Amino acid sequence: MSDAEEGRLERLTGMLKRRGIILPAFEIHGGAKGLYDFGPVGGRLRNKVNQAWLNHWISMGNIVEISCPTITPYAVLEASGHVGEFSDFLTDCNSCQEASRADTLLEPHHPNPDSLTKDDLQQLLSNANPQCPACGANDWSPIVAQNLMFNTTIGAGKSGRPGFLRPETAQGMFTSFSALYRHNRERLPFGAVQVGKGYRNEISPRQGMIRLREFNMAELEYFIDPEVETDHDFSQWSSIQMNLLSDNDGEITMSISSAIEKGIIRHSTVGFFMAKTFDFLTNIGIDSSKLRFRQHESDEMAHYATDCWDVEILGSYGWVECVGIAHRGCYDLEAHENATGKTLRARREFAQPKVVEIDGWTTDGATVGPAFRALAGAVKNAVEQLPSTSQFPAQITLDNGESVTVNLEHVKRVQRTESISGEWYIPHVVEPAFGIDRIIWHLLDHAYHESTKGEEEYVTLRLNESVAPVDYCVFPLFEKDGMGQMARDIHKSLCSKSATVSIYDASGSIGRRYARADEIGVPICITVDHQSLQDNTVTLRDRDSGQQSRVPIAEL
RNA sequence: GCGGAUAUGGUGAAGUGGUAUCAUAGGAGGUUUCCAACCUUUUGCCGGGGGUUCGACUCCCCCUAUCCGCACCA
Repeated sequence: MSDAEEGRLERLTGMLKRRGIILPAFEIHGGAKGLYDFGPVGGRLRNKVNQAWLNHWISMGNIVEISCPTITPYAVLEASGHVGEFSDFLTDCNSCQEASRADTLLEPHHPNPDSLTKDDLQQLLSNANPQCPACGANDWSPIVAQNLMFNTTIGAGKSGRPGFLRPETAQGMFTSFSALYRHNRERLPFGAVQVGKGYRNEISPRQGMIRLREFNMAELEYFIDPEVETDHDFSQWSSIQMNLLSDNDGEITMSISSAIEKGIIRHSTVGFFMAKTFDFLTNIGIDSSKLRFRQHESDEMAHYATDCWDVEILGSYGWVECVGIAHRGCYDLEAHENATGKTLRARREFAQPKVVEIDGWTTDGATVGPAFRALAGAVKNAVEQLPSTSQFPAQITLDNGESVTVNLEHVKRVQRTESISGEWYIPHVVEPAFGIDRIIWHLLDHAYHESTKGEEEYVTLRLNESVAPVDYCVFPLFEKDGMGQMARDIHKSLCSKSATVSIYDASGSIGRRYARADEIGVPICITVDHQSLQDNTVTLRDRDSGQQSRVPIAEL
C-alpha cells in the first residue's frame, strides 16, 4: 500500500468511527480483536444492505427466507465435515495444565489419528494414556474440539451437550431440507436464503472489517435436479463483459453466456448466479470496474465444492474475496443423510414408467433361517444375484468368502413384472455465500470521496440511495420567522413514512450542515428558506452534484 | 502463534517525574437570504493492571488493542 493510500485508509476509518458507522466493539473495556459495532449510522446501513439482498433473491419467486439458530449441536457440524476440517482436538494435562493435540499424542498408537472421530480418539487416549511431553505425567482431561469454531455447551451440568456457534448459515438450510421441499410442493428447483451471524475463532483477525470473529453472512442454497439442464435466460447480461480469472485460461473478459459455452464456467446455474450476483453488487453501489470473478483452483476448493467462483472486490486492502459461488454437488444432503439415516431426497418421475422384468431366485425364510442362522442374510443376498437358469443344490460363495451349499428347499422362484414410475435422488446445490461485512466495507471504500473546497479537505460519501442510512436532512436556513417550525414539520412528516429516515439540523452555517450530511452520504438535503414562507416550496440539494431545485412541499 | 512499531479530549497531533497544550469537531447563545465564515461561552483526554517513587501520563514489568511483515485462512 502506498503512503497516499494508507493516509486515505486512515482518514476513512477515522471518519467511520467519528460519525458512528463502524467502530471497534467494547472499546471502553479495552476492545476485542475481530469484533466491530455498527454504530447509529452503520446499523441502518447494514440493515438496508441485508434487506436489499433479501429482496434481490426473494423476487425470483421460488426462493424463501428461513432463520435457524446460531447455536448448533456437535452432531450437525460433525456430519457436515466442519468438525474434521475446522477443529483440532485438544486435551489438557491434568498435572501441568499444558494443552496438547490429541492426534499428535496418539501418533505412536495409530497409523492415522487425524482421521479418527472425537469418540474414537477419546477411546484411544483413554486406552493408550500417553505421557505428557511437557511433564511426563499420564493424566489427561477429556478431549475438546477446539480452534476455528467457537465451542459451547448446550444445557447445564451432566445434561449439557457439546455444540458450536455456527461457522456458516448454510447447514440450517440443509437440515430443514424436508420442510423446504414440502413447502415448494415437492418441485425443484427452489432455494432458501438466510441472513445472520456466523462465528469463526480466527487465529489472527486482521485488516479491520475484512477478517472478523463474528460476522454477518447471507447465504442462498439453490437446490437443483442434476439431470435437468436448466435453460437460464442470459439475454439481459449478453452485453456485459465480466472480468474472469479462470483456473485454466487466466484473466479473460467475456460475457457470462460465452464463458458457459466455452466451458470456462462449468455449470450454467453457477453462471446464472454469478450474473445475478453481479446485478446485486452493482445495484447497491459496488464499482463494476473493481469487481472480478476468480475461479478456485482444484486444490484450493473447500471440502464440499466441485466448482467455485469467488467474487473479489478491489479496495484499500487489495482484491478481497466477498462472495463465493460454489457448486456443492450433493455433498451436504448426502452427509446429513448418512449421519442421520433420514431421507433428504427429491423425486423424479420418469416420462414413461420403467417396466422391469424380475426373473430369478430368492430364499425361503422358513428353511434358510434354521439352516444357515447368522449367515441367512448373506445367503439371501447371494441367491438373489443368481441367474434364473441356476440349478439346485448349488455351491455358493458369500460376500465374506465363505462357501455354502444351498438346496432346492431353501429357495423360491421369483417371476413378476414391476412398473417403476420414478426415482428418488439427492438434489445438487448451488450456493452463493456473501460476506456482508466485507461488502459493506467496499461500499464505503468505493463511496468515500475526498476533494477540496477552497482550502479545506471535503469528504463526500457517495452511497447509492438504496443503501444510504439517512434518506433526508431537513435544514431551516435560519431558525427564525417560522422557518424552523416549517422545517420541523417537514422533518416529522418524512419520519412518519415507513422506511424513511430524516435528520433535522439547525446548528451551524448552512454550508457546514451540508458538509455534515455529505460525510455520511445523505442523498438529498431539503432547505427551508425565506421564499418557502411565501409559496410553500423548498430547495432540494443533490449530494453529488450540489445542484438545487425548488419543489412544493406537497410533492415531497 | 513469531518479529517490529504504536496507544494523550469525538478526531488529528504536542508535551513533562509535580494531572496536561494545540487544531478540529460537539453543546448553548448571537450573527449571517444557501455550501465546514465570524463572535461569545461551554463540555471533554493520558488503553488496563502491577511495580519503583513523597508523587508516575512520563521510568520498569505484565496484559489488552491497533498497524505492518511472516505463518494461518471455508
